[in-house]
Amino acid sequence: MDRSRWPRRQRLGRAFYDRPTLEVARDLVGRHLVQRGPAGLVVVRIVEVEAYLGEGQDPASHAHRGRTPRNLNMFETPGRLYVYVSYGLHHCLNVVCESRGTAGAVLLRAAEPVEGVSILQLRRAGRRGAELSNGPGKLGQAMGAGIEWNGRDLVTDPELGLWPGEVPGRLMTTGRIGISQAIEWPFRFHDPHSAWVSRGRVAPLT
DNA sequence: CCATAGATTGACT
DNA sequence: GTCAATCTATGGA
Repeated sequence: MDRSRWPRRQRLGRAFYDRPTLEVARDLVGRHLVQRGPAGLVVVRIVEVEAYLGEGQDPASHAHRGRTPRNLNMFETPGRLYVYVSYGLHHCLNVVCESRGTAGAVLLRAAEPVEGVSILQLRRAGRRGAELSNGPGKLGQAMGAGIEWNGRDLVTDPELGLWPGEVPGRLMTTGRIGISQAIEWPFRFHDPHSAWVSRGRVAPLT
């Protein structure tokens, strides 16, 4: 396929993802998620993420009670996507971390458009500005994600990958949003200067 | 088997 | 502010 319009520099390789989940989560903010599909080129800059740990380590994680049909990819090769359906209708994107066999994933909660705004608008029913992708369900819809994205490999997929992007100067750490267990754990990271961060600008933890 | 909660969003009072 | 939409996983009868 024609790769001439992929952004310059190299995409992030397997080693980027094959690290502790919290380390990868912090490192994901600012990175560019690049999609080069039939619809055209879409680039978004990740501005908010949440880490979810593995079996027995994190009561809020889908992997807490071990493997299930749904969470299998959380145990798979790092760099793949774990996609699940939230509340029966939203597709949430997670980046799988840790070595194969060990669960861990980072939920992509929000991103700001860099390229391909018109495509994002089409997928988001005409919404504009921050409403395009300032939440995990919104981001999934904006990227055109479906459950068939579960297991896609960001390292080798010809149409989807992660690129170095622009890491923010400062990173803010807070508790996670929308969960009821371990809400105080400092596992949410966002770019404090971005207007695309999702609701509840939670006060920073001390 | 049945009930309920959930890593959410959008429409509406 | 309230609440429905709609599917999976889990826990109790």
